[in-house]
Amino acid sequence: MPEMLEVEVYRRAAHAALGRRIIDISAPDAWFLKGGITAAAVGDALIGREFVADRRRGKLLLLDTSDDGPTLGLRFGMTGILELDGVDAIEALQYSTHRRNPEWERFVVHFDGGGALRLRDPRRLGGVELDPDEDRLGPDAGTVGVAELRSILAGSTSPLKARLMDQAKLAGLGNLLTDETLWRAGLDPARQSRSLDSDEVALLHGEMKRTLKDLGKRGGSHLGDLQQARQRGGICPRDGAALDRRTIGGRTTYSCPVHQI
DNA sequence: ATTGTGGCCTGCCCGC
DNA sequence: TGCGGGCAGGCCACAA
Repeated sequence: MPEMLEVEVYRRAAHAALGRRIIDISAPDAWFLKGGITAAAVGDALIGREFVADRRRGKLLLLDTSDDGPTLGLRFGMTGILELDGVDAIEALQYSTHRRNPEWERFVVHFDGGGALRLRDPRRLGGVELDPDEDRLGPDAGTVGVAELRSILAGSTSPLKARLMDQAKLAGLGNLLTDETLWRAGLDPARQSRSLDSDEVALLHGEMKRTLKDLGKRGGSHLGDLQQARQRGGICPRDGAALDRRTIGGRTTYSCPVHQI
């Protein structure tokens, strides 16, 4: 599903849409418009302008518009795919499909010259917003410093995994990236966040960065070393132990009882 | 404030 | 072969 790595791919794709004049908007699904906006309001805000910058914070894609226009915020939920000029920005998406049922098209920006930016989302878990409140998100996991990570974890009784996935504290990690990071770091996802000592936070920080770099290079959150074992009856690829399957932070969690402590 | 839980959305897969 | 239940998880509302 789109976690920060996939949204980063979407951002780079959307870069090719900068500087094109927006001539029309299609927003057939009112549910998909968040923050009380209407299709007409989005049209009024965007038509005649152009996108001038592409940004990402966590899993939120941000497109700034010209003439001090609003920022368009795009969320992809679990199954959202971005498509520019008829080409999907990503090749493979775990839990989603590349079929193109017309009714899955939730939001379209039409450009002068015939191109279009389309958001396709079968399960409707994503959304579109104008001027989303970016400060509701914590620092991006790709750029967070080790001291900042330490303060995010300090004092919290939440399970480590839940804290890392709390987008208000740290933006970008979803279920798969978090399981992979903690598996690599050898840390039990159920441990209280505040129980990590300074060395463990530094280790976690390093493994998180390495995981983002590796999986970014491989092309997706679902391409981790743990992923193929991330199923019922899965065996730890590192030491052969039967993986634990638990619900932590409300999410299905796989971890190794032997080396994640 | 913090933390946990349930619901929303819908396609897919498994077992009968 | 068709059908129904369970599952996937990002995000939000809500409760304690």
